[in-house]
Amino acid sequence: MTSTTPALLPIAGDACCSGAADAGALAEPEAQALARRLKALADPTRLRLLSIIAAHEGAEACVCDLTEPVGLSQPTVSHHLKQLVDAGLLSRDKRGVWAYYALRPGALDDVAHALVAGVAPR
Amino acid sequence: MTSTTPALLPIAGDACCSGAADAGALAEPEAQALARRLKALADPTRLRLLSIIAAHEGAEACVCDLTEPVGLSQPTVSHHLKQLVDAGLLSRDKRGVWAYYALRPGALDDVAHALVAGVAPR
DNA sequence: ACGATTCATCGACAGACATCGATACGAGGG
DNA sequence: CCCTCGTATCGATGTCTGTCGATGAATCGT
Repeated sequence: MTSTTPALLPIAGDACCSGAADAGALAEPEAQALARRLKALADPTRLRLLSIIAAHEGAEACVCDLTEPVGLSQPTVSHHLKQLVDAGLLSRDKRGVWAYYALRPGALDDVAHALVAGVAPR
Repeated sequence: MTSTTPALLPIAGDACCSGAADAGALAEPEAQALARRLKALADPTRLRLLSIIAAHEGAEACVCDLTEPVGLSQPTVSHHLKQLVDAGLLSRDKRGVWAYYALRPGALDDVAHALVAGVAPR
């Protein structure tokens, strides 16, 4: 599916004059990049994980602090945290046996801004 | 007023308050509601549809204007548009044979604000 | 050195999702 | 009245995703 980009795409982010009638619209690479970050956020469990971490002491938490509030198994929580780290929303700091996760400052605002500015640039 | 109704749901029970340290964190209903809107946005095709509609003449477009730019079949585009309408991000106005879709003003900002304010309330 | 604890990875399974072709609905035009 | 055009819906299908139990890797205390 969509393995081969059928139509050429001006990946070179030239801001103006994209060429088609949908000038100024999101190009596919940008849409995919933004969708990838939004997909990491579009899950109630992951939203709660972010929120719990943000509200936690020191704005960081280890996995064992998170499994109980969300009521899921430890592998599942680790899986969700990995998604959030891969999306650049969380940072992971392993100290000894514990892995402390913390919100990356500005990451959420970055996504929110990219969403509004990317879709409705005027 | 952008009518930013964060849809703060009164958490019914919560009587147990099992001493969780996640006080002030997103509750499940709020997380589900926000995740539902984000899920509608977490797709490159839908992001492009929104963007193309926003950049279109008069900030509205019919289905026949959208199938070609995104390179998908008409039923698929209709399906995506329905998702966006159901999420409250698009409005649908059927005039004659054509169905015109337009961005609902403030809907995107609403989601962006709910995201930032909901996860990191302090 | 050994056992206990914390976390990540693996394999599997159910459910959700994106996509298509075919078809049904509704409005205009001959 | 039929025929065409634009749209929505339906059924099918392949892929992605969330979840779990089991297992492996790394670290700390005794």
